[in-house]
Amino acid sequence: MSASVKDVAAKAGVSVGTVSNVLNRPEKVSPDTVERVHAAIDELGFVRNDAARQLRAGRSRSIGLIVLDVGNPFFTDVARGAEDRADGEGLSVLLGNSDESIDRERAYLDLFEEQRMGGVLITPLGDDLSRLARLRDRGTPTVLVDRQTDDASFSSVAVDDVAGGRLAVEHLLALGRRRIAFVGGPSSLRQVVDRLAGATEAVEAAVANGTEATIEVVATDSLTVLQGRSAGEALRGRSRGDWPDAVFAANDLLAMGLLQAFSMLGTVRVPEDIALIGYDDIDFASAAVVPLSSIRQPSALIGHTAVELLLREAAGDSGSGPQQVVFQPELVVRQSTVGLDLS
Amino acid sequence: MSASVKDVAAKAGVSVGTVSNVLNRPEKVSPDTVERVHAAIDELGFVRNDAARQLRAGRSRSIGLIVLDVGNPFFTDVARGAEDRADGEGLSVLLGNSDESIDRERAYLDLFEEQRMGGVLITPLGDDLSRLARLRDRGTPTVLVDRQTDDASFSSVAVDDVAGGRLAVEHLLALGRRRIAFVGGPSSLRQVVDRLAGATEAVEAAVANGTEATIEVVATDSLTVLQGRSAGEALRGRSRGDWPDAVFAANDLLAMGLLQAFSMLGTVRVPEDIALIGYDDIDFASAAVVPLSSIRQPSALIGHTAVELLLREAAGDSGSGPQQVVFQPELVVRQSTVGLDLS
DNA sequence: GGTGACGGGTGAAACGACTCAGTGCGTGCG
DNA sequence: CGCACGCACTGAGTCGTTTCACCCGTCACC
Repeated sequence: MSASVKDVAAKAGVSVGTVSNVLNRPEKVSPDTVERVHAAIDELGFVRNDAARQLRAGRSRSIGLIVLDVGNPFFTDVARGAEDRADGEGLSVLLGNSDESIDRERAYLDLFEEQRMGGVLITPLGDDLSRLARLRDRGTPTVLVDRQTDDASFSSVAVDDVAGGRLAVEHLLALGRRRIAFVGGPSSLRQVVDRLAGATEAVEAAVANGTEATIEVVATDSLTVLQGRSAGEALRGRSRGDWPDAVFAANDLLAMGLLQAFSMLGTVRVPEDIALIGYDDIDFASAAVVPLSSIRQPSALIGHTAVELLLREAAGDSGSGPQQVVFQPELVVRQSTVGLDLS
Repeated sequence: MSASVKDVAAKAGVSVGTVSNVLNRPEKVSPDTVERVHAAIDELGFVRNDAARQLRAGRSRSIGLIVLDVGNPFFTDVARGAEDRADGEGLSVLLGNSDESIDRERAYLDLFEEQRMGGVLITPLGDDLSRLARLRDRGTPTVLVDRQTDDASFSSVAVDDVAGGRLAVEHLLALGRRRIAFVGGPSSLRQVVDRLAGATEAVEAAVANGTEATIEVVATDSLTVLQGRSAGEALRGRSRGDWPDAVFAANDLLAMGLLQAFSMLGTVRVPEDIALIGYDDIDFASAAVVPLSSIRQPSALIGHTAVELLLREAAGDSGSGPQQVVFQPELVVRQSTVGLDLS
């Protein structure tokens, strides 16, 4: 079908080795040979076959990134950060979407391992990292993204989600809110569990200080706008006395959905009836019906750092071993918790 | 480093051909041989080397999707649609982000061609399709996504953007708005040009019917929230008499940015001062400060259909040749144009 | 004039999976 | 008994690129 180095070599009247040199180390070849070869390449429409190249090299020059949800701007920001860093290294980033499904995650991991990817960045589902450990041990550098782990054998870059949860709920408590609802799920996501843990800590600390405060959990199946809307409708449907006075959503997508449900019939006023805070501080948060308070994570920096760690891991041997980087989240206050007081 | 079929064959006491058969046509191998081979595979941690496989096969079992902006929910919806359809065929979709940059688009095209991808779906930049024609002619099935073309040699799936633009502006005119601003750019994007063309048509038709109406263009560098905000600030900064009474944004991201700028200081009321309509009807549109009127495109269906056309093209020979599918857009009316009258 | 270095080039081997023409071997049929 | 047939399996050849040991002429130097 398509031309190979051999065809190019024949047409240019040189050997295949020389063609390869022209492609990879042109400075080792005399200028006019280079030119002849390039002419042959153009004429034949030759395109390097990456499969053969990789087969020989043993590894691919791409790195795979598996995220929980491509529809979530937080992850696309992470991806962009990763791309930026990888570009500088001549690496390509290929994006896979696990969609919070273990099966899809596994499918992508298998694909990436079969492709002998130069490395894998992943926001893993669940707590079982044994597959990833195997992948890593078989020689594919692996970095955990947006996920802390006590397993020090992994490189990881994450944000302190417990601190983030605490930050959110302390803010709500400081505003005088006492009946907090945490909306999020599934509990197989570490992010959800940690943010809830932080939230609970904050409530318990308040109680220990004599403040009457409670937290309830409203579970969702995933972290999407749609699930947020359902949860919001459920809350709205309660008798008014059973409403919480503040909601902490596990991410901004949920929060946006909650906001849609709350504002749709005008029954629930935000923040007067219920204060609302999300997590991630995606671009859309500030443009919401009621601009959304949120916990900001340095998303692009996370992607950037993940590639950094990956490169370090790939370089291998040189000292340090796996590293865990943890960033601190930041509270962003907008109208969904404090109303118009600020502006 | 890692085990190959040869190692597996040795350990299981069979030939490499048999191992290959176990992997690809297990029904042709006796049950206990299958079992012995599987045992060997597990023991050695053997993982198929996709590069070798592809080299032999000549083509990859992945298809590449190049979009203008992964941060735009419209495109992630398209991607999801494509994945769903591809899954059923045992194909993987790998996502590349051109970020409206010709260079990045070219880099991904080169990468995908070197990988001998099973096919490429692309939302191309600019008007020069010659590179794509070459790619296609060299044997990589190629489908244009979200892009109409008069070049009937390409398969494509698109939405009638001219009709969409007309729809949007006819809606604004019907509401009594007369001084329309179109916000969008760059003009290298066909989507932008077509939507503007439709908008202009609608205005001209109105004028021909004796209605005094004008349209001005506010150019942006890209279709992002940030650019929308800048454009919004520019409009807001004008003396009040120079405000348009309606804005048609080339997509929802821009519209969200405009909305942020308009509502930030409360100077511009939407829709009282300026009615605002976007394009794409992304999930966030309905949760905006003022729920956003928009032009809906069947995003997942677009992705789905694109893969469908790709498969047809790959099957080749069988009759029909390239196909152009065009969907019709749909007007979605919300408060950003009509205010609270509806609810 | 022999030696060595060097620039420019050669071509066979290797990477790992898949394919396909063969090879035994047992069975059934005439 | 001879033959054809099917089944299970074999193993060399192939895909396209890179690498590496080797070759050849030229030039500088002692």
